[in-house]
Amino acid sequence: MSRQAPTLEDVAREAGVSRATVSRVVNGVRNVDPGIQDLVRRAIERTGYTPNQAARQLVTRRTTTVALVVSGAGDSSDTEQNAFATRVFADPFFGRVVGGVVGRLRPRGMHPVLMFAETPESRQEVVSYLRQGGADGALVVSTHHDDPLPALLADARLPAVLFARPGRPVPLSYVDLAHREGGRLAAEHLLARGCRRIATVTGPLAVAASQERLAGFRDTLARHGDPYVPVAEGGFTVDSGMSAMASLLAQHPDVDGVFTANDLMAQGAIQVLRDQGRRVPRDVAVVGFDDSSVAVTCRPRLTTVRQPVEEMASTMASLLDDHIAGRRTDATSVIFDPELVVRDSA
Amino acid sequence: MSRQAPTLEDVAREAGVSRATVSRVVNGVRNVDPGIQDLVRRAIERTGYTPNQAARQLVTRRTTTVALVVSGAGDSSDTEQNAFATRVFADPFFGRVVGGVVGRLRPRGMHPVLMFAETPESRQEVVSYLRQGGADGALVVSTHHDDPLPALLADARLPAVLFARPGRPVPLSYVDLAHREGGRLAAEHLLARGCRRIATVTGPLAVAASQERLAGFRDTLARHGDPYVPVAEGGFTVDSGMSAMASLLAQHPDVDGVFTANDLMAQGAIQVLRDQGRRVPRDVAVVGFDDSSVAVTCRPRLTTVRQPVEEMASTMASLLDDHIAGRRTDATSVIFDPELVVRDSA
DNA sequence: CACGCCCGGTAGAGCGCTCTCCCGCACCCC
DNA sequence: GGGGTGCGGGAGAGCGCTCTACCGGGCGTG
Repeated sequence: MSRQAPTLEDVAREAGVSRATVSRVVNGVRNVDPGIQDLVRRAIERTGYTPNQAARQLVTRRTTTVALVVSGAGDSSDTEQNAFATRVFADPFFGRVVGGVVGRLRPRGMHPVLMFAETPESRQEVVSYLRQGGADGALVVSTHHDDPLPALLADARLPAVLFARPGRPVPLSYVDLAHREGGRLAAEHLLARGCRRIATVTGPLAVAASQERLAGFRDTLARHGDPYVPVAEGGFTVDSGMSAMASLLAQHPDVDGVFTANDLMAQGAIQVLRDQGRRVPRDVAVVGFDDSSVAVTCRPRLTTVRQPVEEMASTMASLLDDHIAGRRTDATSVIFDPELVVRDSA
Repeated sequence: MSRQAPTLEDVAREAGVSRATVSRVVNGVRNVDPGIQDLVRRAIERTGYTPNQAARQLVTRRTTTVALVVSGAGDSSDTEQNAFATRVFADPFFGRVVGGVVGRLRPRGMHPVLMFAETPESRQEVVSYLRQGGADGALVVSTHHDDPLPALLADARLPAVLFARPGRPVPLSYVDLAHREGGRLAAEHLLARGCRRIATVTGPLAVAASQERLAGFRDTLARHGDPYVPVAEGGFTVDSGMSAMASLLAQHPDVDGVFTANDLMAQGAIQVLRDQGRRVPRDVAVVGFDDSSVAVTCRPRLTTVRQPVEEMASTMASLLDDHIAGRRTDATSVIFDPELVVRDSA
């Protein structure tokens, strides 16, 4: 604050060279005489110079950030906004996304700006922020299938990559999981275990992933001659898993296998099952989805369908980088395969 | 990409006024004739103008972002970095911090840039980023008591506010909780319930908060004539809560009350307790700490010491804003009071 | 009615950087 | 030895904005 921060000019004067040369040394472009190079480097050291990002951005039209936006479809009131953030991060899933994204961004010297978009205004804010050049592109994780943000981004021709295929077709790249395949894995495992009365707790059916997991699960059971699967819809939270399981149990007390569309709900289901005197997996086998951190902390440890979230997030960041750099212009999609992880719950 | 983004100049030409006038309208400074005002506004509309952040930053020396840094003390290898992020966000605590911060930042049009600093290099990166003007200041949440980052920030005279009092005195503002008081609340509740053989699972003792919670807990018991409290150190994770509880139980099978330094460990402790045939709270009462989301999803629901994390985070953001704006120059601290929330586990 | 004042507007100087263009100089080939 | 060739370095024009002058004119005042 007190003394003005040293500029390129200052370093140049100190080193007795021109601004351009210092800039070249700093950015490592073109050949600069080794002697002059460390003359400059020493001058930088002495002055404590740090390049000014804003100035650099102004001319290069590139920032060192991307927006990481968690997007809902609602138009919940503004007061609920920070509750949204809290709620979102209550699911270890998002932590994994952050981990994967940061892992890829960091080596490139980039950082994620966290944004939440669950109201029309906040969506507009995201678009504005990008248009103003606050970030070079957006990584979008939607919590709803009919999220309007992707279309907004695409219309504004802003670089963006989505986690999961958007509800309506939108010309943006995305990464996704073969959810149907995941459902199949769960069904086959339960079947192989000898379960006969199988039910499932789905995710919110407004989410495509939930639909797909259910479809894959159902189809597989049907193929094995089990035409009817009791279904209860959950909301991807422990709580919702509990109530879904409770209602399932009320209607089908003889259930002996349950597939829940994520681990949090599996945890809830197991709690209810135990409360009602069922042993897991002895009486009822439970298969979760995600292979999140709760899968191993929960007792019994969860048998679950692994979703390589970190890897997916990391790929998302790479794709975005490609789009930003212009190395890739047309939208693409990368689909990951789920994997069954057998532990104790089934 | 194709057509150049419209600039102030373009809008000015379109509206038939000068650049300065447009700038005034955009930023709402000084009086501008209402007629001209919407002449300009219309021109903005027509051209689809968006102010360029970089250019603005260059002259105002202010960004619209602050760094939200989660900081460890280690020098773990670089490959563990994204694991760090994942691990950190596995605790709902950080989600609450994000929620609180965003809630305060958003109305001010600011956004958090997420950064992780658990290696010397990454710490340096945070400092560089701020010095380069990538963000106006830093909000720091340390996971270790002897985190070197605060001192680095203070030395560089960068605006920063900490969550929790730093290990070594550093001239930076911080928010904190009266942890000792929290320990007291837990002890008193257990005592009032009639527990006689009370033990505790602490957080990592390298964290001041853990020490304080323990001290408050211990002092209160001592004052009630209970001179000896079995202690097992945990690591704030469910897992560590499980092993700590297991070792406590092995040495003191007759324990009838446990205070765990956070909710995650309470959850782990309860699992072990149940596995070993203890009913909670009937046989053993368990009091957690934080009042995080698991407190209500866990069965039995946790009686816990509430830490108003969102409010603390929000205050942290306000303080930082004050420092950045120069409204506050000297460091200050705001200490929040914990509160006992009685549910089912004790 | 002359004077000063404020109001509403313009002009233009930077902010600190990158990058294109140009220039000088050694070097090499014929 | 003349003229390319290429490499290392400098000069200077912006990037798009804010902000400090400054300026013209309507108005209240003595």
